[in-house]
Amino acid sequence: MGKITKRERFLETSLKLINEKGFKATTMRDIAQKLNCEVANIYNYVDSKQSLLETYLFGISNEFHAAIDTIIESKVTSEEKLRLIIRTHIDLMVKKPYELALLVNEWRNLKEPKLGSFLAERVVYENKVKVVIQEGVEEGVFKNLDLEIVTYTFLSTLRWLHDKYTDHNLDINPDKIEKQISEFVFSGICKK
Amino acid sequence: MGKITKRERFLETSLKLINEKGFKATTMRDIAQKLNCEVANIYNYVDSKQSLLETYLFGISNEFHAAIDTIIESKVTSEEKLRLIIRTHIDLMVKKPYELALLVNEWRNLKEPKLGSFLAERVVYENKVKVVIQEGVEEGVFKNLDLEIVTYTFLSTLRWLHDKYTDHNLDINPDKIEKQISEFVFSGICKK
DNA sequence: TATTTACATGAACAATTGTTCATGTAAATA
DNA sequence: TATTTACATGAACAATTGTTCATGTAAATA
Repeated sequence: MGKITKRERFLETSLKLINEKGFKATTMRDIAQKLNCEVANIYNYVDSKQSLLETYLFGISNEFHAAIDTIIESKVTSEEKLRLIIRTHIDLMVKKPYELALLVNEWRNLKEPKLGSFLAERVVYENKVKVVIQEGVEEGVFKNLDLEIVTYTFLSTLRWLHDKYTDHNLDINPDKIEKQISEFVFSGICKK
Repeated sequence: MGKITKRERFLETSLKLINEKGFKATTMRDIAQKLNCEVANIYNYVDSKQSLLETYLFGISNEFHAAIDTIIESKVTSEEKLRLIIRTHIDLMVKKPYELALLVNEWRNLKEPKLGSFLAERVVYENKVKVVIQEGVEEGVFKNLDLEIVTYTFLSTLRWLHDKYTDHNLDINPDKIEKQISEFVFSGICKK
């Protein structure tokens, strides 16, 4: 079953290279060089440069959706749901840091109609988070802040992790990170 | 003094276009088309495409540094300093949303040695924020969380604003945004 | 054994790209 | 009036880019 190995080595090499240089700045020749092969060979693995990006982005995007759907369906408190969302982000970051970095940095390079459906999916995801927060407000657990602002601020608290992780610049202990970020999100920076 | 007008119209048009399509994806011909002029004409305004990016990025970066230096020197509490940092981000976002978006999204396209000095400056900025938080911890005002994690999480809470603003997607009342984000940062999402 | 599969090569392509050059012109300035 | 300034044009460039094509080959499969 070593058949897929070469293709997978290609996928991983491309992913890291695109992450390092950016999608537009990474040429097919750059990738070939890193793989020690000819440019043409790459087209045995993938249809086009564009489809390569799509594969990564929709792949990781789907994982986020699957995870949040499970969380939403679970019978736990809103606070616990939010904690689980935090945990999911951290786990995915540990598992697929480069895909996650691409999700944040390179989606702009999608072309229509893929770009449109990607953005639509993202709005759906954000709305699911919004609903969780809204429920918490209605239950009297969360403060009644502006829903838009709280939701985006909350999501932002998770959007820097991948950067430090791909840099190998962060002490990676998922439990610790979860605790720290949860503390920040739920009760803020100030004592008392 | 209408002399600089044409050049400024060019700078503003380029800025928005680069923001919309991304730096790499925006060609000099795209800019020319938007300006209804020939490509060559652009080189009457600017030395190169690269220098255009540098102008924007170091311009806005310097404004952030000037602002945080003033805040740090001021004789107020750590909590107030942090609140002023939040306020500065919001004010700069309102004043220069497209520059701010570029700062977040396009710095990767800088080339050495500019890239190196940009990143160095960014670390300096982050460290200044870190010091403010550290002081708050020492004064017993802020919780004793992991300094790295808190700093990056805090900075992240401010890094989404420009996106919603350039989309014209956010109710822009700086006072309201400041209040909401400060509340989130200082005491979190949960009641009590 | 015959054939399919997965990977590999080198040459060539058409299009796109940033930039330069020689040249021009209307308005502001000396 | 003479000259500088700021803006403008069209043609041309060399380099880069994604992709295709005809062809090959070792190993796995039928």
